This record gives sequence, structure tokens and C-alpha cells, in this order.
Amino acid sequence: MNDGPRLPGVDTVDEDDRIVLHVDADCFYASCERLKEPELEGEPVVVGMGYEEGETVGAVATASYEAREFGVESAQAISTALEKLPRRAALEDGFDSSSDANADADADSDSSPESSSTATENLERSETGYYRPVDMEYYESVAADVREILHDCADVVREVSIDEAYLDVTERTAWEVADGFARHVKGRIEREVGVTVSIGVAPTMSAAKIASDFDKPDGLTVVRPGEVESFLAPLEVELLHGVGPVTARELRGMGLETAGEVAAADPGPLEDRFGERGRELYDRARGEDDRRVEPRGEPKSFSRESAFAEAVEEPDPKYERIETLAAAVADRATREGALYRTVGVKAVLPPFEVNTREQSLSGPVDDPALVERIAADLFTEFETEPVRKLGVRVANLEFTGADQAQLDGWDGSDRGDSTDSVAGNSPSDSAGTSDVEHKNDGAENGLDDGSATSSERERLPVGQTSLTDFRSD
DNA sequence: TCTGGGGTCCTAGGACCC
DNA sequence: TCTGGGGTCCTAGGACCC
Repeated sequence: MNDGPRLPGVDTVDEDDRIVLHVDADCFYASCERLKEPELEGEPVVVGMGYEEGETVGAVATASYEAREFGVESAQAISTALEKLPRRAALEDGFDSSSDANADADADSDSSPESSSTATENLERSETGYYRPVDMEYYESVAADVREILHDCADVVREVSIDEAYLDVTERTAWEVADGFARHVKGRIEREVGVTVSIGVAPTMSAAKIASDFDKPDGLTVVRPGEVESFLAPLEVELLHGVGPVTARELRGMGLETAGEVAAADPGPLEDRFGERGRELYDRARGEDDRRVEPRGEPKSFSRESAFAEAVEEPDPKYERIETLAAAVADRATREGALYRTVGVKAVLPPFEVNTREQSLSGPVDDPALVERIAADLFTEFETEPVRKLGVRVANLEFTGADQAQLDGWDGSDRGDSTDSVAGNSPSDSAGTSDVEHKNDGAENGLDDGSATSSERERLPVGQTSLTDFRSD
């Protein structure tokens, strides 16, 4: 649009001037479902997490743009989505063929069953949508195909999530032809994989990210050096990456509604209010972001969580769930060749109170039984509380190299010792004063680890002495 | 919209070390 | 014995992202 600053000439190589692409697949899960079932093309598609065929449980993972027209949004409860956009199958199968009991129950809880059933009968085909459960395995395979193209098109790729990546293409193109380059990437993904993506091109990661969102779906937005600030200025603050509902509310409270207003503001109060994030916010709003595109490192944690249909008070089902989640998390770590030094649990109490507890060990382990014991132990505090959701997490990961699973001695002798010594004073001993003992556990482990040399570390986990020893220190 | 699951990063206080 | 400052680790919680 405006004739702002341009690159002085092709020969000028400014080290700081990068060309960054942010590639973001459009409603990725829904697009994948359409690859599987081409009949879904052009129809409203809702992909539900924790959703099962014909049920009303779960939450919306992705809604196609057609479904969004009806007010279906991601993270929405499936039951809510169904109110806005009934299931296509419900119409075709006839309303009561699948589950009479459920239909009756729904009608009972409805304030006006009569009008709701009338509304259902009057539904047009075009007012219904397809609901599908998440099929991660399939989406992963599609994502792998996309990734291959991305790596083909760039020297450096940072995968952010299954459907999103940054590319540094400074060495592959030039600003003068960057839009053509981006169109090439888009075209390849569409032709070779069959999903559409939106691309933002900008000199920084944060501007590229916002640019890819600017014209979704199937969009392409190029923001040239020197245009970044004017591109950002009119955007509402919540469009800045890292600004969620809470921060947006506070910013508005400070009289800052747009990125331009943040950019023009005094950074002092922002830093006072938000700390380091405040400075970052200010910089990003001004188009300043010196992060380079770098490949993602190893993951920092693995977790598994699941919600109950309603809050559960009895201990048994909760411990069973903890067990299941612990096994799943430990299995994931084992498969990925990760050792963990910290085990944690999460308990969500109604209405939505999130509690976390964690415990670190003196050394990294791969020990599913231990994960289960520690998780159960950490959970005892919530044993009798009503719980709506539970989670188990391992963190402080250490990756041992791909074929760690083949090292036979690993799981046998070495591991066995550590398990016994740590587990021995963990769950069973903590019956009465578990709080105090946990703290002592933590202190002891921390101390152990802090004073361990790196060579000691490698043959960890070290054995622990008894709890009484800690207390006498 | 009363809330699914898997992550990341930051903050803040306390323990502990030097 | 008291004081102090710097640094790291651990834990809990919170905001945010997809």
C-alpha cells in the first residue's frame, strides 16, 4: 500500500533482516476428515475431543468454517455445539432410532420439549452438520506429509504444533518475490496433500504469525520490512500473540485497545504490571522481535489427563483413573526414550479449581510402577474431595538416545534398586503426616541432586536414607 | 460455553548453598 | 552470633497457545 521503506538493493545483506513464513493449516482436523471422507467437502464438520459417535459428551477440537457460521466454536462443549448445529445423522436416521433413553432424558431436562422436538422435525438438511471423533493417528500422518514439503521449502523449520510452523526462507527468496514463493508453498501443500493453509510472511516471527491469521482461511498476507508497525497498529490487543482474555482485559483497563496504542504507550507501566511480558508486549506491538526461527528442542514434559462425566467423590474410581493415566504417561515416555525426574498430578475440583502436586526424584528414571506409586501418593490429599478431572505428568525429561529401549541391563538391575529405595519411603510411609514428609522428600532429593557431580548423576538414581535421617538434620 | 486434552513459559516464595 | 547478597532448585499456580 504505502511506499514505506524498501530494501535498498538486492546486494545488501542485512543480517537482521529475515524472511519468515508462518504456515497455519485451516481447521486442520476438519480438513483431514474431508480427506478421509470427500463427501464432507463444503459441509459443516465438527471434530470432537472425547466425543463418541452418537454421544453428546466431549468438546469441539475443530469446527469447519461452515460449522462456525452456526456459532460452533472450538473448546465448546459438544452438547452446546449440537444445540447450534444438530447432527446430520440425527436427521437421516430419524430422531429416536439411536437412543430412546437419551432422547427422553434430554427432553426432560429441556424447558420446552415440545418446541424443541418441533424444531428438530423442521430442520433443513442444510442446518445440520457432521460430527466426528478426533483421529490423531490419521491427522499425524497428514501432518507428516505437510512437514515434508515445508522442510523441502526452507532451511530452518520450527514446528509449533501439528498444524502450524515457522519457516526461515531468507536464503530461498527475496522480498520482491516473497508472495510468489509463499504461493508456491501453499500450492504444493494443496496439490500434494489436499489441505489448505494460510500463510503470513514478515520480517519477524510474531508479525508473520499475526499475518497468517489476517486472511484465514486460504489466506496469504505479506508484511514487508518497514510496514510491520503500520500493519499491526489497528489490530485489537487480543490479536497479539500471548495476549489472552486476562491480559486483554487489563490492557483495556489501562486504556490500551489496539496494538498501535500499546506501541505508543509508556513501557514503564506495562513492565510494572506484567513484568518481562510487559516489555515483550510493548516490543512486539512495535514490530520488534529478534527471535530467530529455530527448530524445536526436546519436549519438556508429558502429561495425560481426563475428565469424569461429573464430579466423583469415592476414592476408588479416582485411584483407578490415576493408575490408567500414570501408565499411559509412563508408556509414552518409554516409547520416546525419555527418562523423567519429576512426577506430578493434577486434580480439578468443582467449579474449576486446579490443584497440582509434584515430586522430584534424586535422579532420572524410566519406571512405570514408580510413576504410578508417586502419582497415587500425591493424590491422597484429594482422595475424598469431589474431583471432575485428573491428570498425571512427568517432567524434567532427559532423552537418552533413540535405541535406549534396547539396552537390556537398563530396566533390570539398575532400575530395580532405585525403585525400591525411592518407593520404599514414598507412599507407604506417608500415612499420617504426608505433608511434612513430602517436604522432606523434596528437600532431600534437591540436596542430593544439587551436590551430585555430573558423573554421579549418570549413575543415579541414588538410594535414599530413611525419612528419620532427614528430620534429624 | 461453566471448561477437553496436551503443552509452554513465567512468577513467587522457601530451602539451601556459598 | 548476626548480617548480607547472589545463585540454584523445588513446588504451586496462572496465563496462554493449539
